[in-house]
Amino acid sequence: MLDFSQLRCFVAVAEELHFGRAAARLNMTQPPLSRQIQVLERVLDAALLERTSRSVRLTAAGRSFLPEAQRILRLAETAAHVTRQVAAGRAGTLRLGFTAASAYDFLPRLVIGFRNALPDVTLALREMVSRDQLEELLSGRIDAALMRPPVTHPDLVCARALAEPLVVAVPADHPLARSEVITVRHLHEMPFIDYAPHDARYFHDLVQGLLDEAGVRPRVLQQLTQIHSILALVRASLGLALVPEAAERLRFEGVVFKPLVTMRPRLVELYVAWRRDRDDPLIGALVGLLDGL
Amino acid sequence: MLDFSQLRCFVAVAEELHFGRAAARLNMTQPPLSRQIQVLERVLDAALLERTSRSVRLTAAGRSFLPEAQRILRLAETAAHVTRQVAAGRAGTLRLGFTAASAYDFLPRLVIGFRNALPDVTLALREMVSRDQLEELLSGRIDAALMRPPVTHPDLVCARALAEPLVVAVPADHPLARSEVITVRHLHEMPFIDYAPHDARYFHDLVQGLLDEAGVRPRVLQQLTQIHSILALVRASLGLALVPEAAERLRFEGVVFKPLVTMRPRLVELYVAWRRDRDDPLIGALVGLLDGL
DNA sequence: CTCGATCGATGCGCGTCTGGCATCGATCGA
DNA sequence: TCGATCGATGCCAGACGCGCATCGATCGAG
Repeated sequence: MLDFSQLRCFVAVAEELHFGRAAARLNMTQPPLSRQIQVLERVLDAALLERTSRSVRLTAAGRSFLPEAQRILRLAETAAHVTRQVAAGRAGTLRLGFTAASAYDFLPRLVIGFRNALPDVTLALREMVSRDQLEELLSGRIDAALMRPPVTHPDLVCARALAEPLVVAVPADHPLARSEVITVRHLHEMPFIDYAPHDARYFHDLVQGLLDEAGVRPRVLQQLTQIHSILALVRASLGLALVPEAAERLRFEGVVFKPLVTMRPRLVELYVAWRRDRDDPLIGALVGLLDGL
Repeated sequence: MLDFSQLRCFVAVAEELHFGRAAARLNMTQPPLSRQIQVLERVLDAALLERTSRSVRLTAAGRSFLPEAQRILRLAETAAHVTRQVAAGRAGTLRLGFTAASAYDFLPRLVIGFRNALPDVTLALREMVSRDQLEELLSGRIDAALMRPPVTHPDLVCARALAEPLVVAVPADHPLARSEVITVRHLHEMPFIDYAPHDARYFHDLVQGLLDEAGVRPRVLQQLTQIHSILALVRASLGLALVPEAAERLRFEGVVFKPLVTMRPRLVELYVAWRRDRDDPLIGALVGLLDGL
């Protein structure tokens, strides 16, 4: 069987065309080098070098083998280097799932921070609802997920990535658009765009709990999943809505955002979750990066 | 430093995800296999496999290294195979120089024969005059040359590749075009297209010797280098010419070829020449192939 | 809860292999 | 003709890799 040390020996001799100099380059003496070449020639069943006591020349087989040997050595070198980098968390690919709403503000900051900290790491991003992210995490098709709480699966671990207040989205021509702040009570019997109880369950429950606590009952005209769809209806003056603060970054013309005053403030939370048994160093890097954002 | 046996061990374990089965596949026992993996992990400074007594799984570094290891092993395998083939003269590249006239009939037959006998060998063909071939042979830019005699350089060896008679090229409307054969004496004081004494020296000297021997003096209208140029002038009824038999293959309309009767028949010879110190097995194959053509 | 089976890790001893030293044989130039 | 150069080879010591026996952890059966 072939052997890397034989390849290194051959390349050295083929480049130097001199056993003594090649041996010096390889930090060894000439006799074992001669033997390594002989072994390689036996393994390949081919004379690679034509040597007299005055000269060393490549044979046709040697000329054909030299670039291959150099290529193999170079590949091994870089593969080793890349693997070291991956193990140290400085290279590789992190497949990251995320919910649509996290892309408004948090995800871009995360991507920029990641690229600055770990320029050789590829982030493979996939938008999914939290329920799908759970499944993809467990099956190993993504390495980490930005999802809404609760993250309760026993095989998963999570860390809070973000917590932001809810704000009120108001049509620009609405009377409340001139208020500094809006209280929950203002929403009572107001036209209201709510979240779908199934497909946007986290937001739905959050908003519902907040309204129930205050005994407030807005007039729910629509139940939607996507925040940008909700804002589109707000802009059309169909009603008010409660959205995470990051939605302001969408810069929706005709919609203004007002702080919401509640008895007990609710925070919209986003968690990064990953499989407990995955020890990818990039996950550690990801979590470590969250503090700086 | 990396080692092929470590790569083979790692690939086996990574594919089996079981040390015992991998060891069986590698025809070894499990303990040294475990150690080889440990050494590889130390060399790469990376944990490649996460192992408990119940399961073996790849780490992120292992996942990134596995395809590289497989690729390196595959490359080594094919490089070894190709080199064996080259050494056996069944693969590789033969850079062959040839004179223009040999391309009329001999070279195509040679190429076809070569391809049939050695389908994995590439023939790199370059047309050159004999003088240039000599230079390229000595400098190693071609491996063999089809050239005109004499091949006298001490560093070169040669073998006769072809010997063919000279024939007379006659315009179709010429009185001699109806003869069965033509003797040298017929050429006396005839309009005649000759070879250039410098650029087509071999043909010039051959024809001159033949004419001198018979004391024949044709009326030389032109001296040219290329046989197809000479035939073009013959077609234009400017005169007769002596050309190698293979020139009939050019199928020049308006030119007929007649056997030439001489006292001492001259043969147009073509030699294959190569450097004495080159032991490329393809040269042997080339020379061996000449007999069958 | 215990016991046995499974599986990777480790201690140990032996055989082989590799590397270094000394030397040989061939070649070439002074 | 002699000495210098250079690759090949004989020989020996140290290291390395392999296999055997065994350990320790884990999990499932009873």
